[in-house]
Amino acid sequence: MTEKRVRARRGDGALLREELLRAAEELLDETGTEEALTIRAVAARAGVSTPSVYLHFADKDELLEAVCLRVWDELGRLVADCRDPDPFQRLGRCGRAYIRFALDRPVQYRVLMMTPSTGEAVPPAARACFGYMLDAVRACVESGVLRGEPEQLALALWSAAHGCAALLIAQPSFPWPDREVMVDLMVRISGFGAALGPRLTGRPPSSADLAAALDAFAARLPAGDGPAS
Amino acid sequence: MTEKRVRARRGDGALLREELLRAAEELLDETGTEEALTIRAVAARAGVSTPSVYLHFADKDELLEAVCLRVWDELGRLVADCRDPDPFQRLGRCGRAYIRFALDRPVQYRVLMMTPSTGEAVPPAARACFGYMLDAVRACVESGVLRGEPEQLALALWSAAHGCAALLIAQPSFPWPDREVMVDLMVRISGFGAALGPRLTGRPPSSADLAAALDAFAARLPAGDGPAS
DNA sequence: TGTACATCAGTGAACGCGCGTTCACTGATGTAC
DNA sequence: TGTACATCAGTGAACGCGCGTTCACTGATGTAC
Repeated sequence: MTEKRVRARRGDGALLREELLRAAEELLDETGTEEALTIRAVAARAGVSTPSVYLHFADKDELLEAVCLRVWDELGRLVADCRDPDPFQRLGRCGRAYIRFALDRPVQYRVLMMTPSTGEAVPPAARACFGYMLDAVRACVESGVLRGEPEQLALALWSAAHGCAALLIAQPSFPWPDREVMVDLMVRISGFGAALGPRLTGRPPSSADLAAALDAFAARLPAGDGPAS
Repeated sequence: MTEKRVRARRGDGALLREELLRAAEELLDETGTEEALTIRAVAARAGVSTPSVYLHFADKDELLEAVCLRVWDELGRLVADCRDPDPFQRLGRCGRAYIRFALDRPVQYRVLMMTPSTGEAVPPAARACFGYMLDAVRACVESGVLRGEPEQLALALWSAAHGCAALLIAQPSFPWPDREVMVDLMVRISGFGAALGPRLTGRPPSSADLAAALDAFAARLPAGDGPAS
């Protein structure tokens, strides 16, 4: 309905598939809700009649899956591209990149993560994305800064990042501080928590003892040289 | 459609309201998805004709809001009831109770947190629930075990708990460890992270230095006396 | 070079469905006299 | 104690809507001869 599309040339039928996916993402961005993602709306947005969608997607679920796959891909690439000579800093970068991505693409992120998964199995792109996070965690475990089962640590850190993003997206009217302040706080807390928590298994000291010990620790901690970001 | 309801007595019309809300919650539990929450289904479940719903709720949104309010109330009560002589232990109890509640009532929790809020303002029951968490955090800050802005800390800790619950609910096919293991790990990480993270502002040491310092810290930490739960 | 034809990209119109919502109604019941 | 009536709880049938999906079709285009 927006633009009149020119019919693809004889063998270029697959072009429409890409245009439909692009139209779907635009719709998500513009309407701000996945409810706007109807087959009719996507077709209209791509300048094509409704039944044309069925030339490339068996049904609505398949279209939705394809949209998700693209977002997973992008997110995975983003996480994989986080680099830093120090493994713990790299982990922090991953966390920040993850949360920022979610906040920049709230609707897509919601479709990805807050929708009951259509299929039962984790899509390969999602598995790949988790794999990149796991890599960053494993490097930290190998360097000694993190302790414990890498898979469990990765899931916990993912949970923390996800929770921050998801809550900011779904409950915007809570008394949030500045977005970057929150991202930073969340990354610090979960990072240092993952470093400290598993070292203390089975020994819960009292609040007073813990406070005193932590103060002493913080006072004696050697100063680092790298930037915080 | 399930049971034939007997018509309420002359002045007891409001009884139906409660029965409708109960029917709605049952529907969520049984179908496992909020899509099943149609006005028709709720009415049928309560053994009443569809238009009867409009005797007590102006429209579907109002019904949904009422359902959410009940869940918020229950969650708030649960968090408020977490007690422990040690403030840090109490905070841990809150976190565990929160996550367990979400996992025990996944559909209700999803409706609450993963749905774009209908109204713009935070419902009072949600505000109250946040208030209880804030209380627990404030007690920790006052005791010295946590450092920083209580509101921000509470939001971060809430994010962590929410993330763990939300991810477990929405992505059940990930390689999760046992549920209680995950809950415990998450509470430990976010708790100790909230205690340590804000004490280290602006001084990021290298992974190697951090690992060594943490090992020394863990070795010298006085043993506690209370149970871990 | 011309032409018949198979193929491919895409269409118009319609289907049945479940939904939220409305409207005029019904029949039991408490109350006033 | 009897009865007329206002009120209240609840109903049956229908509305229009947007949706996913299907079906028979159209018309351009590359290809074979």
